[in-house]
Amino acid sequence: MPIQKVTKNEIIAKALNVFSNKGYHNTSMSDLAAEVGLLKGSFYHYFISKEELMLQILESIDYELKSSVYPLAQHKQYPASKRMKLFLKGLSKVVVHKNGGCILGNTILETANIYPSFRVLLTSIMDGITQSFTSIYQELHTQEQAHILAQQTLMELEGAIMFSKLYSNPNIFQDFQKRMIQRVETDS
Amino acid sequence: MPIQKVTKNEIIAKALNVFSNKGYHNTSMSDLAAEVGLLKGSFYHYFISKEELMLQILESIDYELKSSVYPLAQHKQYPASKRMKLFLKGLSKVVVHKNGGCILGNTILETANIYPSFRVLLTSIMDGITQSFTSIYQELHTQEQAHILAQQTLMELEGAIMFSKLYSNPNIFQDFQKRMIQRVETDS
Amino acid sequence: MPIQKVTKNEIIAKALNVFSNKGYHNTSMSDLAAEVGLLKGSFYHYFISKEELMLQILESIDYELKSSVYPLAQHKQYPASKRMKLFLKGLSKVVVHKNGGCILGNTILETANIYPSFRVLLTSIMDGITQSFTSIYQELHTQEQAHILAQQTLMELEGAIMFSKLYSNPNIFQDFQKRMIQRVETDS
Amino acid sequence: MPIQKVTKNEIIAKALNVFSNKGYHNTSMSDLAAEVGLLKGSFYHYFISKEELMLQILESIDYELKSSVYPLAQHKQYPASKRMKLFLKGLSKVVVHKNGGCILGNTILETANIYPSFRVLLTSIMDGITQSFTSIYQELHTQEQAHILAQQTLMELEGAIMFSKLYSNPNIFQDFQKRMIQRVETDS
DNA sequence: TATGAATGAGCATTCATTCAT
DNA sequence: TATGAATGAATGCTCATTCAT
Repeated sequence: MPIQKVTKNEIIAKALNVFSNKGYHNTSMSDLAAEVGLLKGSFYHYFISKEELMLQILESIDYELKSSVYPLAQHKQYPASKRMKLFLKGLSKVVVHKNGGCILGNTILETANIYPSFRVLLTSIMDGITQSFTSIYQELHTQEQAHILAQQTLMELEGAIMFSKLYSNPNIFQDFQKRMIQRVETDS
Repeated sequence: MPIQKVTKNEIIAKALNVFSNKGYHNTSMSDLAAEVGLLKGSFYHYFISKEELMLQILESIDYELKSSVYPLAQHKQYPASKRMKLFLKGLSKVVVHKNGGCILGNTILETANIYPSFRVLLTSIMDGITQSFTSIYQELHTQEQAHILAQQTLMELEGAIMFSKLYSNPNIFQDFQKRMIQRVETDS
Repeated sequence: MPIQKVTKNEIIAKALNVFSNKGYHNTSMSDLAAEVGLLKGSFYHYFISKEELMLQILESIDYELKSSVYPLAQHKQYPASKRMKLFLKGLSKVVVHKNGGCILGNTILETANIYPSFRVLLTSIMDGITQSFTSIYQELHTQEQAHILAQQTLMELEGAIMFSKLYSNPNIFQDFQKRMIQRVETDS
Repeated sequence: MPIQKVTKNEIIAKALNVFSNKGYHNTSMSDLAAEVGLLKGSFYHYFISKEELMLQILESIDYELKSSVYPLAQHKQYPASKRMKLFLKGLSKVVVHKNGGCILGNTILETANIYPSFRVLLTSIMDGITQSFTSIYQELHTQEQAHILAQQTLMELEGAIMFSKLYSNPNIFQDFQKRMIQRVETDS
């Protein structure tokens, strides 16, 4: 009876990194297996396919955001700027990977038109993030204005990560974060 | 001259479409050849490799923008809002493809860390677009402010296209365009 | 253990035969896979590339010669002629293939200028064979003369195999062998 | 009416060089066309196939040897050593190419078992060279002995070229030549 | 669960060759 | 004669996946 070398969660965490760095199509099952120290064949005991693996990665991101990150935007006792700061930090931790960009943005551009199952999850996640931004902006704006600002913020966030990657300059994303925090400060 | 079935430019135009829809790694040379009505082997008569083809696509985009699109942002006799409108329209025509998103954003996320030659061209193109936005914003802002606004605009643009793709909703990108035009109207 | 159809050593043995008969460049991975009853793709489970396969073939020849053939030239209790006879027989068994010629000579002419890694091994093997001939000739000659004779012998051997192949006449190589044996007899 | 850019003989001379350096199978028609400054398609106006080209190269070598080289071995007024020297020099000029080895040996090992048409020509050429060596050795030996020595000489010659190539050391072949000349000097 | 052998389709690319111009 | 577009088979190699052990 062989020993269990890894857990599903470990695989998900490591695979997330590889996908972030190399992209979905450019990552092979061998790459993933090598990263977690398994042989290709063993990998299929945990995930029946590459598609299923990515799906579970997205699901784990969804879960992580719901349980640990969205709440950061809801602390009603904190001012909007503090909530924005905490939320952006939490969001980045789950979803942004150094040099590799945002797994959500990457996966949207590369696969949204190919795998409907991915799209369902990705829209749900993006909706959740937008909702969190909205609840922050609602401290200072009407519901409708807050929603529009939230959408713009998420768009600019994805754009900022893209530019960080292109110019190999993490400051671009950090400047964006500062700007968003200031926006809810100065507006107040 | 022998039976010329296609021209290099036709291939570039069609390949741009396929890459936009399927992504770089998920597009095979067979896909591309089929699109232009050639056999895989014949394709190499025009482009010595997939990488070289993408490079020439990016070069042709660079050329197209320089010759036909950047000038739209320079018409000093037009107000900023009109220049913004024309520029966004021209930019979209060259770089955005229905359902497939923006070839620049797609290619940045999928390949910028892999092909240095792509990155060089992509940064140069992104710099050019930023410069055009800057020159529009300069009508209403200082040089420094205009530059920051230009960067934000391009980031939000890429984000907007990403969301249009994710939600299969072209309105998202069109709303973004209206917002940008209004921004230079109302600010005035 | 899964359905093991072949061992690495079996592949090496069979690939050696195919390469000997068809040459390095004229042998395809499909040819090799077919010979061992595998599909092309399965072949790469054992050898990561054609080059690596040839390298391991040469390494296995090097090993075989060192462990089983060079010692035949060292039996100091035997006369030079007997050692020559045994050594030539052993050498032929490892390195000469009916109709296909000598894998060493074939590979030198076809690839020595292309694959530095091959050249390193081939020179090392050729040096080893020369050394063995030298030790035989030393029974009758000075060290220096023995070395020169050894080199000539190996040259003539490769030439003899070439002519056996050209004229489809194994006697040419056998005559050469007799001549070499006689040379160390009559000289005595 | 297009101009004739090259002559058949120029192609044969240049193709001989390429084949010598890269080998038959490792040389593509593109390589050959590039070498003579033609496009691949144009090449087929001169030679209907790669096989036919090699055949004509061998035929031209056969012709060259017959008209200019074999006679060097027949100068009955010269001593054997001088005839040997001249013959080896003439032979080398036609058949040996720096770093690339001997086109005859290369072609024998790589193709003799594949193209019967090559084999016919190659045996005929080898017979002619052997005959010339024989006529030199006949000055000092019986017809039968001379023939055997001639065969050995040609074998050792091919082996010497092979070793020159393997060790990237032209001296090996030059030493061989000196040895052959001395053999007919000192034996006298 | 872990292995690694095996699959077969697919990849980017190269080949010798053809042929209309 | 020279071109270069087109072919279609073949190349070395990688892929996601299967499965007996």
